[in-house]
Amino acid sequence: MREPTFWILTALAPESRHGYALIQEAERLSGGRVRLQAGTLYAALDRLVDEGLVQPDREEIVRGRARRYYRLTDDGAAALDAEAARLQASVDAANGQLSARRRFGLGPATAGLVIS
Amino acid sequence: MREPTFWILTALAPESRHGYALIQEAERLSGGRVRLQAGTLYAALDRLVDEGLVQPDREEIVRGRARRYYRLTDDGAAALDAEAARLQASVDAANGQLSARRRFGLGPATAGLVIS
DNA sequence: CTCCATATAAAGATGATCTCAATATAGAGG
DNA sequence: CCTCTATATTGAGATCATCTTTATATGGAG
Repeated sequence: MREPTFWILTALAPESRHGYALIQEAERLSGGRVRLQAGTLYAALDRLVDEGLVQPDREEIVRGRARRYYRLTDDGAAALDAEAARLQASVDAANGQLSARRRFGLGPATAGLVIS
Repeated sequence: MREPTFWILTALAPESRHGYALIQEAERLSGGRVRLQAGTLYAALDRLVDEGLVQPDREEIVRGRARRYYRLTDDGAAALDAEAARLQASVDAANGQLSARRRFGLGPATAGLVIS
């Protein structure tokens, strides 16, 4: 799962939202780090609907503009949950390896060619 | 940063390794979930050397085959550390949103069209 | 004699994401 | 008035990390 997809599912978890609101919610949740591009978002929503992780919910017309709300399916929530667990395991592995690096220090590069 | 890149840096953190050993180390560290493809690995190593996150270390000739060792640079370690922190924040956000979903429950889909 | 493990490299395909542009309305500021 | 910004979605085209497949080479196991 790529980052934009992850944030779309995360933003949709508690309640249904329309596309534009998702862009703002993803930015808020990520502390400003993630800015979903419109092209990415709508393409991803279509894909996620096909995959059954997201469902179209209701539609509103506001000031002549359609507002399409999407909701996370149970499959979508399970997928996000699994992804979060997977990422947590990755983070733990990286931190463990970085700790090992700090403990042993890292000697200077061993230049040259060894023939065995 | 994509997954294969993340695991290459993670596997290289404590000590220098050659390509083939990286494939096995990434699989071990990820609990068997990640299997680096050879094509992905060597392309990524070239790219990471260009970016200064990884350095060629020593070279060995074993049974007529070259063994090229790579080591993580300080920039590479910093990049991995930053990536781990970023991922941790993402995981926390997702878990928070999933908790909110569980607390409020998620009502049935609101079908229909609202015009305001 | 073939299969498997060890090692690296290169070519071509895939596909999510990115950039850019188009469309539409309303309110704010000059 | 006119332009700029915010709201809201859609489509075309490009990018690029990754994936798949193939080639090359050797030695040990069965």
